[in-house]
Amino acid sequence: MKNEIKQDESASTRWLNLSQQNYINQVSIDCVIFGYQERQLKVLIPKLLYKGDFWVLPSGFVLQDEDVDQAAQRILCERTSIKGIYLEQFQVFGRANRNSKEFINRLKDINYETLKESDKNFEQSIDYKWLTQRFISIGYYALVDINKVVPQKSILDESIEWYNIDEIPPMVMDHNEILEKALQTLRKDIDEKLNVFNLLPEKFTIADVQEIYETIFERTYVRTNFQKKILEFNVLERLEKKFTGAANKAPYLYRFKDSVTKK
Amino acid sequence: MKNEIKQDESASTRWLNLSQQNYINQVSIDCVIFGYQERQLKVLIPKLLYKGDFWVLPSGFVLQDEDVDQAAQRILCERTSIKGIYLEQFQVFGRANRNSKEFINRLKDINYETLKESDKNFEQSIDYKWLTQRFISIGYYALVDINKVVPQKSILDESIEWYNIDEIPPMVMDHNEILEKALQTLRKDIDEKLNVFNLLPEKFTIADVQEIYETIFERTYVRTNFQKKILEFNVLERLEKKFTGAANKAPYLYRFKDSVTKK
DNA sequence: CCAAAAGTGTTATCCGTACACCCATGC
DNA sequence: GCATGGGTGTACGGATAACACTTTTGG
Repeated sequence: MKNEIKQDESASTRWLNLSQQNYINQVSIDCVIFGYQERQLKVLIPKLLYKGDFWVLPSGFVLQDEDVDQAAQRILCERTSIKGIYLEQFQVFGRANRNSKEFINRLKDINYETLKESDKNFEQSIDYKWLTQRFISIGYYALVDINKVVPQKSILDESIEWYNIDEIPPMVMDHNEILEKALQTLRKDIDEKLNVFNLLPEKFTIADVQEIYETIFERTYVRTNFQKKILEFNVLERLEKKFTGAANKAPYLYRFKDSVTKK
Repeated sequence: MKNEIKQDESASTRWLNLSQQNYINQVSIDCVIFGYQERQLKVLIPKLLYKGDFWVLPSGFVLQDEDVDQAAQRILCERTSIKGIYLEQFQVFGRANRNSKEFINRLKDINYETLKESDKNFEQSIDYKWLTQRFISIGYYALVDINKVVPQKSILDESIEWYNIDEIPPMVMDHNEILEKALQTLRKDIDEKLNVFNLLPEKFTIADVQEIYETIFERTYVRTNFQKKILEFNVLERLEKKFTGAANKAPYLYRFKDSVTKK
């Protein structure tokens, strides 16, 4: 019931009570959610329902009785509708002048005419003050099987969509910088954390994995050597063959071994 | 003048006003300060002046108008008396039940008889409530030239000393875990960040570097190959020779090239 | 001249890359 | 059988490791 919003309430009204939630003050979580489809690395990015093209990373706050990792899981679940997502904390963004005041003011200016009378003094509200404080943001990146995700708009979103990594829209504040850092970290960690498999369905072929590597690193790999490299990690379990009906040898399907910890 | 404390004030009195400082709430910084001397990797750790052997990592909080990195620099400077220390943020520790209540209560119990009357109700004070909140801690590790450091006790410290990495005392809360994670990160990053030189004086020999590597990784390196590896990083500038009076060839001194960014 | 330690060069080994070859599949 | 793509084995080459050799220093 708590997500039920009366139709005549304007969007800014919906922010109300942020300050009354049991959140840790001045700490936020920003998530870079990576997915993969058709030779494209993608990021799940909502767009706010206000005029002015405001894209933001999926974000949220940390409840008092919640681990920071849990909070990230919750935020991810809210946006993707899947639980137990693979995620990695990668950096804290802690500039002193890191706040949303500029972005919120611009948003209000652009949308001024459409605001309810009661929202035109938004600056006076407790929520405005809460929201435009300086925030220390903890960056997480997540890897998901794009087919399992059912993107969920928040009540503030016009849309939430997958954007190709080379077609990321300009986002508010430092969110583009956060995304860039997430991508760098993903590239750096990929062989060590053995986490690419989280971008794939449970069963996949080595060719699938190679496609993802080639996409992420924007280079090609020699098929035969790539196969060996991946199998030598010793984290895959060979399953049945995958028959596609094509006139060629059927590749084996593999599954990430349960016995290997993903994190 | 702000560090001036009246002699008759008990230590717990000195915590007062923590809550009135302009700090970000529920966010702390914990620093693992690494130094090197005589084939030993060392960590600078204060011990509180209370009975009961309370060791803690050098910690502090973030001022409202201060970058998180700056706050870490400030905390480091307070304890080492050097500015511009090399440091890396390495992880956020954000468990929901991460607070100092247990440790503070134990400290109070053990020291109860020696407390001033006015401090015996410490639990009622604003500061107690502030300090024992759940804190999200941002972990930093620092590399310093141990000879440049003049360790500074805080007003709460009985001592602040360099402990060998294999003789680290049991610390409060999760501080030993934080240290362990810092060490792991240091080992992982060392060749990529080329930061090991921060543990040495400005001028050093390749043998000095090798000693540090052997200490950090607890293994030996073949001298001739190690020399090549380090020089092939192309970040060192060869200076004059270092004559020690010993009856052997004098090694060259090197300096980290200014042109190479350390971070 | 010798011992000790630094610096350089040479050989051996390992590992990543390239590629040849064989296998399975459906027409 | 043949075209296509998957799986395995082998040969090459660059990088790293091991080690031999030379140089410097002061007694």
